[in-house]
Amino acid sequence: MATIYDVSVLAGVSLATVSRVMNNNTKVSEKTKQKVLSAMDQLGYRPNTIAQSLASSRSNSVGVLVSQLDGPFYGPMMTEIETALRAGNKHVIIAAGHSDESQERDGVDFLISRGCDALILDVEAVDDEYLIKLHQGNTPIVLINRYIDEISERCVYLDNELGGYLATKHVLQHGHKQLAYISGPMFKLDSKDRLLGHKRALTEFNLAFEQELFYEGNYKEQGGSQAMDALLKVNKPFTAVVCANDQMASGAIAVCLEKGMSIPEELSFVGYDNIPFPQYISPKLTTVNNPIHEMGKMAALWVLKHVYNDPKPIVENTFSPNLIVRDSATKPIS
Amino acid sequence: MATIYDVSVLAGVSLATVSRVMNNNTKVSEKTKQKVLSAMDQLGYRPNTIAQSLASSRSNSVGVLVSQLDGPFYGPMMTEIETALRAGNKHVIIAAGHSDESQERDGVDFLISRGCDALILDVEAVDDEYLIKLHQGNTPIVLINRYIDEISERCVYLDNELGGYLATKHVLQHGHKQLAYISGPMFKLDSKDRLLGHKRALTEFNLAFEQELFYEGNYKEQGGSQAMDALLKVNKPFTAVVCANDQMASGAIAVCLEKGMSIPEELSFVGYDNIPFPQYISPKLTTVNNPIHEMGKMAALWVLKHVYNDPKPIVENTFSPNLIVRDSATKPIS
DNA sequence: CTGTTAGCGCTTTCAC
DNA sequence: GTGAAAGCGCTAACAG
Repeated sequence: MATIYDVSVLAGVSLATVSRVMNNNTKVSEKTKQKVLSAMDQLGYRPNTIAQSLASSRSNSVGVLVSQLDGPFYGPMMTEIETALRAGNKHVIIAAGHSDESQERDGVDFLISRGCDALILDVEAVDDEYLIKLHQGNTPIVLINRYIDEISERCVYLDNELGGYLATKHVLQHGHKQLAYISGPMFKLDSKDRLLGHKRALTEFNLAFEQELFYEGNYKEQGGSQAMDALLKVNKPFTAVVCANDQMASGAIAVCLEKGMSIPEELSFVGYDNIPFPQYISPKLTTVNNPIHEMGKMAALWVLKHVYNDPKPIVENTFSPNLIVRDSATKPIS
Repeated sequence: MATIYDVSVLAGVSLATVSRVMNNNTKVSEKTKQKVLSAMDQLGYRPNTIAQSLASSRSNSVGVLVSQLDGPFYGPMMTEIETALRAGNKHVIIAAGHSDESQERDGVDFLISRGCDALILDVEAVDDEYLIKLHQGNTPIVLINRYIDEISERCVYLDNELGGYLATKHVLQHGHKQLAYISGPMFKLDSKDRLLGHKRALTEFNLAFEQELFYEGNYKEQGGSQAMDALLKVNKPFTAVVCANDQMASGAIAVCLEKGMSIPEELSFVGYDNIPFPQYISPKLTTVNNPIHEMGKMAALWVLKHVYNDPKPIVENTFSPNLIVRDSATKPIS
């Protein structure tokens, strides 16, 4: 591999000059510039980014830590982050936190020790305090899907309370009065917020929240199925099920279909997230749109703007959910 | 940030000794080792991996280039790769190729210039020749989902022809005689192979391949829907649809359900890949298992073993598909 | 077992 | 506008 030294020799200039034309931030005469460029070309020169990083103490890489790499939720987010960052010629280094506190901390350490210029985090197990402290360190961070007052300008998030409210209000407006609720894991902030919104809607319609018809799921299809099984055994009728995400809604609906129930006639469903798949099942799932890919993009743009000083990006950090009405929720029977 | 120098001063030893305890590949007396360790601890020392890379010309990072980051297919693969590599303390740098030749090449260049120690590639647009040449370069590569004879030991792949055969044979054994086939994009090798297997099964049952009942899809839900619409308009009856992947099968089934057809009674379906979601739709999809996550893991282990000389991993590189029988295919209506 | 020393390839003052 | 030279933080011979 040719080095900057080889180029400088071939071009008959100094190392510094070659470096200058690479970074073209200093003035170099057009003539020498061409000499250097053609020398680079002849040698098939490619800068060693590791050496650049060491010398400039910038790695041009940003670390992304998400709970999982798979699933309908994180995939699109990663896609947007990678696209935006690569367009800015930055590298994406990934790590998974698996919703586990020590793994999340490990991931962060891992990424920092790799010299990432910034971190984009979608973490849920570590507490606010940890993140606030992290924020005070040398590596800038931006949080996706989380809101912490003290570092609000670093948060890109969705108003989950509003989403929960919209979903529930939708079935309430159809006349349902007995609702079951399948939540996400309650240690997650978004689970809590969605539930809060659910309760607000209930209150608005003068309905009480029924603890017996509440089931704490795990945001996965299987969790939805389990929840549905449990709910069906409760000795309390309900005509609609509000699910804290689409995956659980799908699992729950599958159980009902299996039992020969007709959906939505016998039981209405609303999901949350608007992941692609449930559009293709029958009935098509009514849900709340979660612009997760937009949020990923915004996090990346934030980094480009504030860490790499790219003046272009316009960054916004709060997103609002909206209802997507399809076929899984209708009027209650009778 | 404390450097190795600070540690050496505090511990009262030389730089080299500190370096030795970090890499613990050379003998260091227990006593000095402890001194160094405690000095590191006191300083909260973290090695600068960039500097390590430059000095050792190993970046401890492996580049992963996939078509897309999202989707039910690549997510699980990425997860396994990240998990396996991180367990070996290696970093994963990702890039997306979007099934586009120039983007795939860019991605490779990008990853190489970042100093990756190895590349794991799931590419489909670049040709074999390019990959063979790449293989001859300095950065070791391993290919997922692709087989090239000249570099077969670098390929981790699935026998797609066999999978195609199994899927089709399954419906044929149920007595179907008129099959429609929705393929993936024909420029992709796996599409071709699956189709080949399909044709082999047909031949085995003395049936002709009907060009009119063939539709080239795009491996996406929507493509499946379009395909189904088109197929339904063809003036030729069929009782089963073999789909080259689950996503298209789901899209196709959705169209039928929408039209009020009962599946599988009126029309049988088989998919391919065994992605998680279609287990939760009704009817549950009969499909061919594609151990994509295993393949991701194997690619990672290959790198650990051959690039980083970890003696542990046992690597196998060819995988066989197997049929997963669920509810979407049954006997034809006589 | 431990210290000395020469780089890894590039950026960045500081002169000229 | 261009060159010389001092590192960035660490590894890896080479001595001892």
